[in-house]
Amino acid sequence: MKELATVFKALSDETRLRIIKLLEKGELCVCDITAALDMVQPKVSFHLNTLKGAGLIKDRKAGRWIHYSLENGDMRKRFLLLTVMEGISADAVKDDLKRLEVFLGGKDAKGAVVSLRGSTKRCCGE
Amino acid sequence: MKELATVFKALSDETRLRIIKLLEKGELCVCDITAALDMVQPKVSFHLNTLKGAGLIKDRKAGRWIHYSLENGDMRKRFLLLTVMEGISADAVKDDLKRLEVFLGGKDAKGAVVSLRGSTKRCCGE
DNA sequence: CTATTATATAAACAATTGTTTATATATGGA
DNA sequence: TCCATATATAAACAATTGTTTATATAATAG
Repeated sequence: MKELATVFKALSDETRLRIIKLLEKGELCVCDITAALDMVQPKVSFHLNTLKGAGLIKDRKAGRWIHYSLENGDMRKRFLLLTVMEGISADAVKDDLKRLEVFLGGKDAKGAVVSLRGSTKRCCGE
Repeated sequence: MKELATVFKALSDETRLRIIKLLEKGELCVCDITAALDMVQPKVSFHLNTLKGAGLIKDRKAGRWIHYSLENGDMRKRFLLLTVMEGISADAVKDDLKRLEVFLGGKDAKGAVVSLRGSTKRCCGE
C-alpha cells in the first residue's frame, strides 16, 4: 500500500506533471527539462529524483549527460501515465514546449531559426 | 492540471487509501470508518474532507449521521478508484475490515455473535 | 592539467500537510 | 427541555515536502 501511495504522491505535484508531459515525446536530459520549465537545476533534479523514486521515470547516463525517460514497464504505470497525458491540456504546457523547442535549437522566441545545436549555448548536443 | 494534481494528492496517503478500500462495499458513516481504522474522529473527518475535496467521495446526510460513499461519476475517477482497489492486497486491510465487521455488530473480536446493532454501543443503526 | 559543463547533494529555510486536543453545531431521544 | 450522540471545525503543534543557495562530483574539451 505504501508503494501505491508513493506513486500517487509523485503524481501530486504540478511541476512533476509538467515533466511527465515533457517526456511524452521521448527522453530529455536535465538541462533540457530545466530550460523547458524555466527553473533552477537543483529544483528540477529534486523532482526528477521523486519521480524516479516512484518508478515513473528512469535515467540513462551518456557522457556528461543524464537522460530521463518515462518508465512504463508495467500496466499500472502505463495506465497512470496515460491518465496524466490525457488529463493535461495542450494549452497548459504550451509554454514549456515552446521553451524546449527554442532550447533544442530550432528557433528563437520569435520563431526565427537560430540553431543553437553545437554552439556554446547548447548544453546537450547528442 | 491543478485539479489532476489534487486528485493524485488525495490518493497519496495511506489512511485515505484505507478509507477508499473500506468504501468499496458501500457507504459508511463516519463512526463506522472511525471504528474500522481505529483512529480519532477528527482525523477521519480531515481525511474524508480531503477525499471529498478531490471529488473522490460524496456524502449523504441522514438524520444525525453522514454517510460517505465513492464518487465514480466520470471515467477517470472510476479508473483511479479501480487502480486503488486492485493495488491494495486484502491482507493490508484485513484488520480494518475485521474491526468494521465487529463494529457493525456481527461478532466480537473472537468471532462470537454479539449483535451490537440497536444497543447503546451502536452509533449508527440504519 | 586546468577550465568548463552537467548533474547531484547538502544545508537552511519556507510552505504545506497531517495530528491532536478541545470545542462547536446539529439531531434525535428521554 | 435537557442530554447524549454524530460530526465538523478550530487552534496548536509536529512532520513532511518543496525551494533556494552553495558546493561537490564527474566528465569532457582545450
